This record gives sequence, C-alpha cells and structure tokens, in this order.
Amino acid sequence: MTTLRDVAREAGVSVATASRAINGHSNVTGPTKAAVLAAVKKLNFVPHSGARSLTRRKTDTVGVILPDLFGEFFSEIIRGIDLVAHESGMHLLLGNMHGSTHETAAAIAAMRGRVDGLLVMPPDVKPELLSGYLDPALPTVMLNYDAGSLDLPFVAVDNYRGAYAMTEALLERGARQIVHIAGPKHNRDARDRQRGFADAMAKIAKIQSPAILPGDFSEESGAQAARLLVQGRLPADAVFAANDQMAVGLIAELARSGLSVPGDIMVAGFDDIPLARHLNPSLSTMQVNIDRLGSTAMMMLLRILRGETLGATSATILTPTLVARGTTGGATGLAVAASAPVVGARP
Amino acid sequence: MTTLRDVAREAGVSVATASRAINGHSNVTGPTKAAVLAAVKKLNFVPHSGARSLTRRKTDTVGVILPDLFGEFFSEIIRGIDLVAHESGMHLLLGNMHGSTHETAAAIAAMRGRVDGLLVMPPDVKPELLSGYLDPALPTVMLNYDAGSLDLPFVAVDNYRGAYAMTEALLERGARQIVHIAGPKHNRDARDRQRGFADAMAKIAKIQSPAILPGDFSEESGAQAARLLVQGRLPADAVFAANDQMAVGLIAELARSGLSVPGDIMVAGFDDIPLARHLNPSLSTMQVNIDRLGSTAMMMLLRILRGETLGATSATILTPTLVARGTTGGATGLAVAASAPVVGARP
DNA sequence: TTTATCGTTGTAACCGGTTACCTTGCGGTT
DNA sequence: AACCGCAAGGTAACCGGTTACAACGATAAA
Repeated sequence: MTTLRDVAREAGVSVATASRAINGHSNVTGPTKAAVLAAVKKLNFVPHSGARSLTRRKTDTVGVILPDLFGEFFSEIIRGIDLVAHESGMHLLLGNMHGSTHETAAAIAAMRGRVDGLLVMPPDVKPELLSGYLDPALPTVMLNYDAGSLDLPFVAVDNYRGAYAMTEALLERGARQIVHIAGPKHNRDARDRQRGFADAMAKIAKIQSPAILPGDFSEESGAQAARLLVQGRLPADAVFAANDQMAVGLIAELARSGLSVPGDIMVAGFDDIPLARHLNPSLSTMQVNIDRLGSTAMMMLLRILRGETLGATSATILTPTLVARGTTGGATGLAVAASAPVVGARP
Repeated sequence: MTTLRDVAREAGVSVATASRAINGHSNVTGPTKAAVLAAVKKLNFVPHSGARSLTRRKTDTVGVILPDLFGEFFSEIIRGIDLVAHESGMHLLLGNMHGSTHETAAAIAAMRGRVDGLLVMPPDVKPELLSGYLDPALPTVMLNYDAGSLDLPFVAVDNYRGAYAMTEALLERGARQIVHIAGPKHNRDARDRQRGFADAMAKIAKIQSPAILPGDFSEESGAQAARLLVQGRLPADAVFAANDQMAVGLIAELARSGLSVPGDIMVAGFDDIPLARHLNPSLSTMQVNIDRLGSTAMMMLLRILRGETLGATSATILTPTLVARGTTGGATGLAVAASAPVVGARP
C-alpha cells in the first residue's frame, strides 16, 4: 500500500504539499504540483478514504437501514436513493436489520463514524424503540414511517388515503359488498389501508362493519382468502386486497373455482407491482412510486447535511394514484396495451 | 460526540484500559471493567468504526460494484450477498458504476480504505479495462463474468449450456423451425446464449443458420420481434427469447395477432423472472438462481479474507435449470398450479 | 529479606490522511 | 538599506481509536 508519505518522498516534498497538490489547493506552484502528480501516477497512489474521512469528519456516505425486504420493493427504493445520492457523489452503506430490534440497534451503532447521515426504514415492530438507539447528532430521515413522536423528518405513503380512494372507486363501479383482505396485523401499512377501506365503506356506503378477511401479504394468504370466500359463500361483488401479491393469489384461486373476474367479482390490489399489468385480466391497483420514496428521503437528508434543519414538520407524504385496469371492469384487453414504458432490461 | 478519551476520563482510567475493557480483553479486572462499562453507558458512547478500522486495518465491509440497479436481478443478487455477509458480520458498501468505465474506476478508487474486499460485476463493455483499476492487493471476486484473463476468482452463469439445453428441449418437443431473439450485441450473457442456441441447432437438428432476430432484452424489443415474425411470415414453430422480458413482450404481441401459444407456436425465455409463472399460459424458461450468484461470490470472498488464495481456477459456474411450463405445451393450467413456494411478502 | 514472576494499567506511537501555524525567500516601498 | 507583505512549502498536531512496551505492585520462590 503506497501512502501519501511515499508520494511525498518520491516527489521530494512534504506530506502537506503532497496533500495540497492532490486536492488541488491553490497554494502550490505548477512544477511542484506536477512533480507530486507524477509521483502519484508512478506509485499508483489511491487515497485512503477511511483515513481521509477521519480528519475531514465527513464520509460522503449515507447509511441505509432497511428491514428484510424482498423483490421489487427493495430494489426500487435503493434505486431511488442511489439516483439522488450518486448525483451528489455520495455512497451507500447498506445495513440490513433482518427484522429484529436488536439487530437494528447493532446496525445503527455500526454506522457510527462511517456515515454522514442515516436513512432508516423501521421494521414493523415498535419503531419507537429505535429512538434510544438513534444518535440525535446524526442527521436521520425515516422511511415509510410517520415518525411523529420522534421529531424526525420522514417520507411515507398515504396508505389511508390510497385505500379510501380505491374503495370509493369500487363503490362507484357499482360494488356494494366489498370484502377486504387485510395484511399482517402488526404492520403499519396494512393497518392504515384497512382503516382507509373501513372509513370509505362507512362514509360513502354507510356500511359499518364490512367483511374483512385476514391475510399476511403473501400470495398464499390471498388464495386462502379466496377459498374462504367461495366455500363460506360470503356474499361479495368485489374484493380489495391490501396488496397486489395477495390479489394475485386470490385471482388464481377464484379462477380455479370457476368464478370470473371481473364478471362475477371485481378485484383490486395495492402497490402496482410490475406483475400487475401483465395479469389477464390486468390488475387494478393503487400505484405507489417506491423509487420516489427513496429519492425524496435522500433529498431531505441532503438538505439536512447542507445545514438546513428539518423536523417532523417537513415530512413528505406520497399519495398513491389509482390505476384502473381489467379486474375492475376497465380495459380487459391484453395487459401490455395498458402498460407504461418498459422498465429496466436485464438478462 | 463522546470519544474513548471521555469514557476513560469518566471511569478514571487510561484510554488503553478503556479500550481493552470495551473490547473484552482478558487483562482487565472486574471492577475496572465495570467502571468503564458504566461510563460507556452513562456517556452513551458508541465506538467510531471509522477510526477503529484505521488501526485494525480491517473494515468488516465489502464493496459491491454493480453496473446498474434495476429490478429483480439487482435485488436478488444483493439479497444473496447480504445473506452470507450478514452471517459473518460484514457490511455492504454499494458502488454503482452506471455503466461507464470511468465511473467504475472512480467507484473502485473510492472503496480504498473503506472495504476489506470487492465484489465486482463488470459492465458489458470491455471488462478487461478494469484490470488497471483493480488493486491486486484487495481481495476481489468477479460476478457473472469469466475473468479468465485476469487471474481472479469469479462466479458466473453457464448461459451457453442453459441455452443449449433449452434449444434441445424445444427440439424434443417437436419444434424444427426455432427462431432466437438475441439480446444486446455487446452483452456477454446474450452472446453466450446465442451461441448455445446456434450450437444446439447445428449439432442436434443439423441446422446451420437458424433464424436470429435482434433484441435488447426489453419487453418492447420482444414485441417488435413478434411483429417481424408475423408480418415477415417467417416460418417458425417455436421462439426462444434470450430473456424472459422479451418473451413477455413477444407473447403479448403474438396474441394480438391471433396466434395461440403454444398451439401455433411455442415460446421459451431465460431467467425465470417471478412474472414467468404468472403468465397465462405460464412461461417456460431457464431458471437462474440469481441470489446464489451473489451468495456464492460472497462466500468465495470470505474464504480469501480468511487467508485462502483463490485464483481464476476456483471459479464457480452455476448451471441454470430447465422449467417447462405452458408456453412449450407443458401444463397449460393456471400458473399458480406450477408455482414454487411463494416468495417474499411485502406491502 | 531479596528477587523473580505475573497480571494490571499507563504512556505513547501509530494507522493515513488534513490543516493550523510558522518559516522562508522574494518583490516592492520608503 | 531596512521594512513590509505575501505566496510557497514545511512542521507537527490532530481525527479516534488500537496496541507495543514499560512501569508498577503484589505475590511466590529463594
């Protein structure tokens, strides 16, 4: 490993001058600078970012702590973050907290001295517990979580409003007996979506206790709900699943029972996963721009790093948009017909 | 920021003792240790990993440099890496090279002093150029690239063999006139798949110049190929797309032209993206365990970090497996029927 | 009692950079 | 000629930990 000292010796100058020449400070003469740069090239010197960040007290890195995420959701959020981070020359240090609060605390601690700021998406369980582990001196933005109690800026999706809007749309389409398939009980998103559904049913259709089936966001739980629906002869003309994944399982199972969608029953999901537009009929859903979630949070973090003071009041709440497709009686044609520009190509 | 010095002062000991107590060295008496730990708790001390890694010359972090961050492919590979890394208490520093060689060099340079090893997936263009930027002293494993020329260990997918197997399967199903939709010309995976296809056609069916249409891995280019096929009245009883994405676009467009799959024409893809099993009919494809790509590479890197010496000879090549589904005349039933256990649930 | 041994703790150098502060030498004033 | 100002470059402290080495006191052996 060649160090700055080596370079300085080779160029016949002091370390200070070498450092200044490399970093393009003004008080270095042309020839001196040239000599240093020549030495850099000759010795193949690459500055040691670790050491550098120790003195500059700046790492040009942000820590990203996410729960155990799967698939598109994870990649999209990272992509959104990277998009903004990359523009500002920032790097991303990933900390996965695999669900447990203990691991999360460890992940946060491990970030000390390695990052300039933190982007944290708390796990479903008691995010308030985190407050004790978060370093108040470290700029932090919360993801997908209303950090109201802590005075931290955050970016979240308006699940309540989204669910409300979808329910309203189903009612407008003529549905009366809408069944909701809920997500995990302890999951914040799921609960907000359920509330949105229930409130819309109460306010618009004056139905106080609409049918709600349990689910856990998995495809299988969607199928299970379909079985309950069919075998239990639950009267229903529409099903609103708390996420697309469950809607997919539900639709497949309904088809197996000979029910037609949307003929016999309408179906709607939430998230707009890429698969949604490819189903046949294509799935109506609430579109959440996940990458926006990441990029918005990153932009907020950058503002804090630039010296602005952001609190919980500067939160951003992204409202999902309704995408009406085949499963609610929209264009039943081929999915691709309704598709937006094609996303990333990969082998 | 409380530092080790603060803790030492508070506990009434020297920094050395404080350090030893915190790191659980043996030569510290019970009372002393207790005093230090009490001070740690009182002052809310969290060690500065940056400083620590400077002296220990060990960062417990591996750098991951990927060409871009799109979709399932990206998330799966990271997930595979994280799975193994996390077990060994390693962190992941993400570097995105956004395609360009220049950026790649910058990303690699920025990693110096921040990571113990590197996982690099070269962009499609001239990966050999990288050799000049890679630090030979930094343990490195290449991803999805046969780094034969450089003596680096690597993990890759046997695209050639996969394409060969798929072509063989199509021939066995009775197809004679198989058309291949190629991927980007400069893309390594795409080229290997094309070679596998051509070789299988030549060796098994004795067809020397099979039809090959251009494509770029995008859905749209699949649709375009379908149009060429239909309008050009190209005689074909099967289409083998170089990736699933294109197969999806192709199938949609074929349906629009009134052609039935697999009745009129069989279709096969490559990758087994999650969408594949949900299409109707479900898509036959070569399954690549992308997460395995990541975890295998990470395991190799760990071995190097533990002191083993791995060269290009210790490469691992993952062979994709054939998944016969509806589009080649397999089970045409509902996709879910053939589906493996449901993958990750997320809102 | 003296000396060797051992375990606990302190002192200070070090990791590889950055930068405050000081020295030096040069040109321009008076 | 003496003095001032200024730019270029050197010296050394510092960032926040770790650890080699030394110092020390207490116990064990002689």
